[in-house]
Amino acid sequence: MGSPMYRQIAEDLREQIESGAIRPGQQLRTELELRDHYGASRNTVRDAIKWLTTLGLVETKPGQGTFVVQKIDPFVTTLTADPKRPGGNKVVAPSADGYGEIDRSQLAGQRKLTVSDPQVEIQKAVDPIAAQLQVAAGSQVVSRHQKRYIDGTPWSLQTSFYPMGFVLKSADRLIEASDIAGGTVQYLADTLGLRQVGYRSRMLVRAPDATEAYFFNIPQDGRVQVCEILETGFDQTGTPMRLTVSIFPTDRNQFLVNVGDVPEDEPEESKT
Amino acid sequence: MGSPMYRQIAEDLREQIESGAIRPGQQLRTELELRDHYGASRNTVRDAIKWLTTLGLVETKPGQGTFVVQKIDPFVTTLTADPKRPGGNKVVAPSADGYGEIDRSQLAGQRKLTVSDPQVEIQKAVDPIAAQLQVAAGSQVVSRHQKRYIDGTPWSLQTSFYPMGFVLKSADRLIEASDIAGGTVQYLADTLGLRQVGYRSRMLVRAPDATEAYFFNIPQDGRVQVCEILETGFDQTGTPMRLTVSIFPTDRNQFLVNVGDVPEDEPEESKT
DNA sequence: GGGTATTTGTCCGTATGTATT
DNA sequence: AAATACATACGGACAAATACC
Repeated sequence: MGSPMYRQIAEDLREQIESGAIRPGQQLRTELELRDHYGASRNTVRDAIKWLTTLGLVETKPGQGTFVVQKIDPFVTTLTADPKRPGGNKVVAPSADGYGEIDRSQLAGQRKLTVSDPQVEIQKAVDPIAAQLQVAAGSQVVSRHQKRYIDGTPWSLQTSFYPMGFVLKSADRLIEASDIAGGTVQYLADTLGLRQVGYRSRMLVRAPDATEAYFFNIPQDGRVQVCEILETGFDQTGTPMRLTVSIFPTDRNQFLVNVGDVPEDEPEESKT
Repeated sequence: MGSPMYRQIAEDLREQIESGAIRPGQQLRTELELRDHYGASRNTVRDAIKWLTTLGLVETKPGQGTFVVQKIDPFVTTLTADPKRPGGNKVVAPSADGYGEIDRSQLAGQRKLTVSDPQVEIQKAVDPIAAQLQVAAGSQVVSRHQKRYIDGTPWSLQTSFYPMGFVLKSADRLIEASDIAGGTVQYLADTLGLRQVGYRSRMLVRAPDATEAYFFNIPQDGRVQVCEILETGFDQTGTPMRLTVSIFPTDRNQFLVNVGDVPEDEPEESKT
């Protein structure tokens, strides 16, 4: 084998994990035991474990040991909800600021979604936000930021941006740091006559920043990335009326896109 | 500071990178120079670089040095194409097996998409595939596998699965290892009267396996993950007629989802 | 092509710190 | 308090890849 020793050790451990010889949640032998077992140095064993860590197969806990990762039962978000967003959505986040509908069958199980009170700020629109909202760079926008949890687990960070002009008209509840019953989209329709007739989401995957890693309790070793979704809502004139930026850690989230006529969702298990 | 030294070094380098003091593509000082500069050991400097590597900020090249990563101009795929998929799609992959339409404005630039001839196999449906196609586990299915490139860069791996029964009827071109003009969806409509009236995509992000890492030329350090999309197509009776599994490396791909009425796409730059 | 210098990759041994039990 | 296990940091040696002459 031309491959270095730490890779061979990692490969051996990987086969044990994927064959089920070491079960999820189970502890691996300690670094010193592995060092003796493979006849390598402790540093080399650590290189092997580090390799498996980046592959997302194991995690290390100081003072405890190295464990095979437990896959989190993924939460599934449907990105193609009704754009007109009637208040009567079957099951939806209590204050989803306009973001994708929550999958029914997940909540039919006993998962409980909680949302923090929005943190409202008035900011100057920086480049990507101004471009998406089609307002002048540097002009003022309202940002409403929320933390969302499921069963107490941090699930997503969400920030919605609205042009400050909405507030100067009659939509002054946008700058209140409290939930808007029925959702802001409905509120803007009621107060300003802005109907959201559609939206476009752009998805990308990147490494989390420090804030995100802290909130989601993501191990700082970079094996878990985040999915960033920029959702721009358009009113009946085709003008952007809303930009929602959502961050989802990829270790606990999946997404659905429905196009055309599809049968009812049934996301049993498809761990791939 | 309670933070370890290698993190402090990494933080110092990170600020230099994100402030633009070290430009994308530019080479960092060598490990030995950094060791002298920070008064640390070479291994500690290497830990700092390794940390930046997992953050996706730098990449190391043996024999050459450490470089600030160049972001790849992302290719944007629209996941919500017309489900009826008429042959007259404005711009579409020459043999897109039914996968999402290709964004126009990208090809309007001079990016050129090429697709390998399909690699056709007859397999027994394993669990997740059988479940999605709603066929008995262990029954035979046709798989058509393709490699897709843009401007010569590996862009996605795509495998479509069809029930073997389609071939036993008149759709025998499914098992030919050559392109089907107009796409297989259109072909199935012509031969079997199966109209695809909709599809559902499930997206998830995971670490690449060895095959994927090799094909996409992903650095083996695990900082680049892949997006896996399972797209199930349904015919006019609501029965699954197709399962397409697509793999996209996340360092060069973004995705669009359009819902309702949205204006024309204009994915200028939004590097986030 | 060959040889050499440079640079990162691998591997070792050791010591000490920190978190957990 | 003590033991255990992983985290950090050092220094050294050699290998492998690349660039340059």
